[in-house]
Amino acid sequence: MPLPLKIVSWNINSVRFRIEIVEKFLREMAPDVLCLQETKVIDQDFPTAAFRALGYRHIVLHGQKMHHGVAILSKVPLAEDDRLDWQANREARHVGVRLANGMRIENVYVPAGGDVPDRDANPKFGQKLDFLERMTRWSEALSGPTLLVGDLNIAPLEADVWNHKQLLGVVSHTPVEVAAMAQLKASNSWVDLGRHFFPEPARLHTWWSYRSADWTVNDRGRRLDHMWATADIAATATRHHVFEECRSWLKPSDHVPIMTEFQI
Amino acid sequence: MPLPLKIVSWNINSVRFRIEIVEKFLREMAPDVLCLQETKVIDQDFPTAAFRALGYRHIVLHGQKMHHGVAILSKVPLAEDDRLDWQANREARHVGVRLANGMRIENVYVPAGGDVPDRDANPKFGQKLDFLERMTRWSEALSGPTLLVGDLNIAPLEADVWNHKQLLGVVSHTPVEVAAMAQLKASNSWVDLGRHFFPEPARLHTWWSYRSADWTVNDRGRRLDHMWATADIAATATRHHVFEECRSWLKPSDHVPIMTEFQI
DNA sequence: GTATCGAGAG
DNA sequence: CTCTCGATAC
Repeated sequence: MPLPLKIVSWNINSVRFRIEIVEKFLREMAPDVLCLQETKVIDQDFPTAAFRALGYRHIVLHGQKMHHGVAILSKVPLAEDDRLDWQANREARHVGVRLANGMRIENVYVPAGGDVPDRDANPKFGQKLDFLERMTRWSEALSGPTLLVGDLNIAPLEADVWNHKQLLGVVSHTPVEVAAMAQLKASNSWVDLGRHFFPEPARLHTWWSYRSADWTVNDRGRRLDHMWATADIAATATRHHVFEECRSWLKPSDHVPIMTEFQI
Repeated sequence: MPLPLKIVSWNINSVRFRIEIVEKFLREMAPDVLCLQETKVIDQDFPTAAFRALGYRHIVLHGQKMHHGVAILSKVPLAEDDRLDWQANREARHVGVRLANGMRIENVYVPAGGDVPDRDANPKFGQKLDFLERMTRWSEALSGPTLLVGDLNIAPLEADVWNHKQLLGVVSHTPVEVAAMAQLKASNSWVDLGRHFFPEPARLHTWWSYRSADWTVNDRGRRLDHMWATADIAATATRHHVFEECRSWLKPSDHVPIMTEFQI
């Protein structure tokens, strides 16, 4: 039986500023593939040497200046990389690759959506919903074994947030966003791997705001990061883990890495 | 015989950003009085606690937002502090105190003067010369034992710069600045303590630009920081030292501390 | 609270 | 190159 394939997704909130904790994580967990979001760096400044030194020699970048930016770093060969721009606004929010076994990995950073959950009052909220709609059209047309990972910036279920009632009006947990995410999910044979392994009412969080002094005290987390697999791939998933401890590391990201293992 | 009185001057280039190396220096050299320039902090945000913890309980501040700012921190009592504003422009460039033994310490940060050594083309150069002229009027009227310290932003002698000829047209070593400094020096019984202990042609530098990768390679230093004593005080000076090694510390200032010991 | 950038100064 | 700040975003 071959070793499991370990795939990680992590919104790193500046890969340059946090390169030390990325290295620490890779040394300890040694995933085969690492998908990053919010790298906040143009491709020519991406710290590829640090990753190569740890064995991640297959690197596909889609960065831009200042904001957003995604990347896939792999110990195993990558092919057929692409960078989609669903909203044709040149924001670097997607990078996709194909592994040698035929499985595709689609790494996405969905817009945060601003503060006010109102399409009209807040254009960023409108952009977020539009992004999800365009992603849904794309998802409908997808075929083949696919793993969709990333910061989707929506916590759909009650147990995905620290307080469902209190967050119903807060961007990331509003009914209109949850509905948009449900449409995306229904547009293919997607299996939510987090909830596949840890069904409700299990608490499952991947993000804790920087704005509370000690994130552990009130534990006001949300599950904004996800891994969805098409049914064929989901059938090979053997394990899923959320690395909450990374939120306590020195100079942490506000998101923690999540990992799924596949026996392929 | 009493212990010598050790007085240090250091352009720290942000006392908050460099608090660790200041603490390291104070722990190692334990001067009685520390005069800082370019503290870059308003008085209410000055990290006084760090200094008090090291025994510097007598603190006189003259800070402002963003730029400039001077301070005197002392283990021995300070009295009669004042903050002069020679150019009446509210720039925090002077703080003075009197020690119990009657000696005054005047801590000054002279304007850098911009890039172009031309009064007309570059107002900052004019401001620098004006500052020196006003300081000269003040110095003429001074009486009593006085130590004048600080970043005077002029390297007057050939051996005060790494290349005299090459710097004749560079602000800090131009003839007009050197002449203005000479007038200031002649306006009282000032003794240049650095050159008193290390006469020309000894190399004596206190500043190395951040803009060369390794300051030690070409050693392109300048002596911008000075200690001048009135004749009575100069007669009690026993030792003078430039701490070049501090330029190699982690997160260094571009200036290094200088120290004089007095047997009073 | 924690990032990035660009301006301004040195 | 190395700081501070203010704007912007999350």
